Amino acid sequence: MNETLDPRYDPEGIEAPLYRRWEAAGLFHVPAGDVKRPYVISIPPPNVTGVLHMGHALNHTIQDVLIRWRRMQGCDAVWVPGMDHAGIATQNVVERELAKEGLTRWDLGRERFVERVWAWVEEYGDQILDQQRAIGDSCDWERTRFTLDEGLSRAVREVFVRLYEKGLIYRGSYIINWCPRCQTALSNEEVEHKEVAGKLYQIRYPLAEAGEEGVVVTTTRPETMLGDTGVAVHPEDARYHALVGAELILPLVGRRLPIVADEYVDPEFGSGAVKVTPAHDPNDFEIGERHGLLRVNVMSADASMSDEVPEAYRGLDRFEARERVLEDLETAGFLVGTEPHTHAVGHCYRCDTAVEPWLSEQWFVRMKPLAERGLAAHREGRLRFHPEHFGKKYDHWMENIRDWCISRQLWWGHRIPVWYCEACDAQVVAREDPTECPECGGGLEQDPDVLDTWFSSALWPFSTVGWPEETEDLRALYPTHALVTGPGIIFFWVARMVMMGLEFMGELPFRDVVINGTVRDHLGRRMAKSLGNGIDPLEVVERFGADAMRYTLVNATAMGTNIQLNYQDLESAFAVGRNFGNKIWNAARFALPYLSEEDVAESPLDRALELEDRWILSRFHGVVLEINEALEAFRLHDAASAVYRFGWGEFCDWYLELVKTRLRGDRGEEGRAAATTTLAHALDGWMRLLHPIMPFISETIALRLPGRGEAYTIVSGPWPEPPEEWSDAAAERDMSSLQEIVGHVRNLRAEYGVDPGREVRVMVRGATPELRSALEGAGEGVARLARAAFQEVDGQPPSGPGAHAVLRSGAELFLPLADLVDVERERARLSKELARLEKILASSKARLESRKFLERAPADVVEREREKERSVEERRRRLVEKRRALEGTG
RNA sequence: GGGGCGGUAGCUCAGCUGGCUAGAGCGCUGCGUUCACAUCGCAGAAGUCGGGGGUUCGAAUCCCUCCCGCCCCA
Repeated sequence: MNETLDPRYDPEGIEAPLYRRWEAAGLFHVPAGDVKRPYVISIPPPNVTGVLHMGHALNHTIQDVLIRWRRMQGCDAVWVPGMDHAGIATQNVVERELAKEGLTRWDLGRERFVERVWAWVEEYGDQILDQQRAIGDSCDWERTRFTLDEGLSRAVREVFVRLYEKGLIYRGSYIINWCPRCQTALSNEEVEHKEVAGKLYQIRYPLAEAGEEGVVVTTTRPETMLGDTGVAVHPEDARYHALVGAELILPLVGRRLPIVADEYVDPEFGSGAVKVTPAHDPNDFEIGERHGLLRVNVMSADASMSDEVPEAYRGLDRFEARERVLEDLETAGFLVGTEPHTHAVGHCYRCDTAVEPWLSEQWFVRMKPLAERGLAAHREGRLRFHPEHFGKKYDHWMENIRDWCISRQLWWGHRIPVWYCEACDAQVVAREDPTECPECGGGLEQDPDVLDTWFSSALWPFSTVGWPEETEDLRALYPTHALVTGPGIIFFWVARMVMMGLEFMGELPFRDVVINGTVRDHLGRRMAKSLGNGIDPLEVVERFGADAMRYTLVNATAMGTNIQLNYQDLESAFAVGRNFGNKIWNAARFALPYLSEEDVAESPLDRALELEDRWILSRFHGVVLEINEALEAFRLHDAASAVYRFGWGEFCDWYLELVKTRLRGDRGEEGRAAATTTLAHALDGWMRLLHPIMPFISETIALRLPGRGEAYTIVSGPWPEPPEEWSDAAAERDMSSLQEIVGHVRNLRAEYGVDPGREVRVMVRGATPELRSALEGAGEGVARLARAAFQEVDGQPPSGPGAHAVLRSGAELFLPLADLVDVERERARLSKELARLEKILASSKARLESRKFLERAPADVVEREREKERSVEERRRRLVEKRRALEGTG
């Protein structure tokens, strides 16, 4: 199929149909039985409520590049897609919908509410999968999973039961982070700390013994004083030695508070005395434990004041209560001081409400034993982060790991598989729902809570492929290879997958963790719905094509750094990718009509290759190595810029330009055939190298090479492996001399404003034999690119006014420009160039004159320095000569 | 308070384990459109590599320190 390409590059017209064809042909699916050389990536499952944003686009493009590259290399590449039920997030979305109808989840009741969420999921849940198709994700859709589907739910339950049986899951009353709006516990990771301008209040607690002044304590949350059950001081704080063991009276409440000595207290901070509220602060909880203090829970689930406080405050919202408490303390004379103070306040990561440290009964996972192996895996180099420094964050977190609160007071999620007997106090933890108490035969009631969403996410790499069943998929697809994700969920997700993988599979779930950058706007702000600064990937796809977006993203991000895109000017934000696509299209449009089936089938080495042919094949050989190396090291941006430089800077700018006339047969049939065969291979190779990053345009062009039909594809490879013979150092050296000549002539022409249409005469003196033969070989093309007629001269230097340049090899160029050259101007130009050379020469000479340099620097470095000095010195000498010659003509 | 990241051209960033005359894209300036591409071509201007100190024959790169941004955890 050798039809011509549309004159206009229209990504919208080619992308969607192509994707449908790929999917229909099953190119992204590998049956488990066929997996011989697996390369597996488990997608970070997007929230089922989600729509694709730029962060996904970046994250997915990186994964797709890796998957497509390995697939082309002949691996059985499987990218397992899916979605996360996203407990709190999804429940919130549906609750908001209900609110529009004036309803709450309580009005519906648990069962009907959960049905309602499922209905929502069924209606909107698949949206994001189609968006993934639009950006080209080559997922194995037949393996799509949802964290709440049957198989994954079984995995969740199995894990819970096993951990429980191993004593790694326990239930207890501890301080957890409570979101009063979502009315659920949160893990430490689900709390975002924000600096808030608050106040520091000093409150005097009088001693129980009458007549004494008492002790001043400091707090940012005065309402919690209602739950104080003690005051702590540092054991070595001389100011309070006498008071330890004495009792204070809690103002407004009247409770007697013991003064205890505890190392935790910082004697430098405030008065050195700390109020202790065991039910509302994790540190106070521990102090309370150590000293046997009471726990008084002064708040209800909605953060209003509970019945444990004096009547006047009951039912007040926590912030109202704060004001009332302050007023009352003031009136009673207990408030001694107030000062401004900024401190970090935890907020719910889903609804942004200030969380309350709250004492409640929750389920926890004991993390230390799990973390040890995860930590060892990284330290021993079996688990690697890219970029490496993210490993430090991982280590730090793992070393300081705390138990994980996994119960959530939500309705949407995996119900905790624990039942309580209504008759005796038995507690049943089971894989299958029990019907009666095994102890006494009494009725059972299941724990009302569900598990943290991240509990099921932690199992993702093996739960998606069948675990706990010993499936073929599980054997073929675990462990996965790379995990690609954002920096924000290393703790939420990555670390937990590592721990669970090691625990249940006995093997890491992946060896390489690739952390992608954060997409920000042009002002450096994170893209967020609330800021309205986001970019819709689908709009970008529609306007510039998925390929343009993918290229722009891959090119712009060194792993783990930020990527800035201007949402107000998509045109320029995606210009790199869009322009590149256009260039590729046009290059192919130009080249294809010259090619025949034979060109595609034959080896270029069997043709009578000319310099530029050998050069482009050699460059291709080089760029393949460069790209392989970059991709292996997850430096996708290096691969992107390499394929760009090769395609645009070498193939288009030089090769196509040089062979234009040969393609039309100006140098005979042999010359034409060598050019077309080389061209076919270079173009095909370029498209293959491009394919992982820009799959649509590369495939479109590749299948239009003669002899290939609609059924042809490069999706399955092969990935280029150019023969060693294509590498040709001599060709590269000679071409680079020619490029240098063209550069000089173009520069001089521009300097002197030579009419672009006018051909100039260029005299070359002192050419090396290599240069001479190169000029003979490719002279015609070079002459065309420089719009110059070359003429070799030797012996005496050319006379008359003109412009000069000296090449690195020492050869000289002279352009006689009698009517154009302004002697003063040429002299100034030469002087400027001379000054530049002098500077380089000076530093080079200084180095070479230093004995230490000669003694200590490696020989090759010294040799290179000598070579540089020689070359610069030679050019300087020639230019000085030229300048002197000008004196005569001025 | 603890941990981490970054400061290279007007902008966004490359530059790996120290060694070619520090690069790219965008932007800017000049010239150019019968000839694949103006979403283009050619040429050009532009950098005390945050400041200071040190190690070294040699530092954008390694060490120390200071300044300025940012992130995570308490």
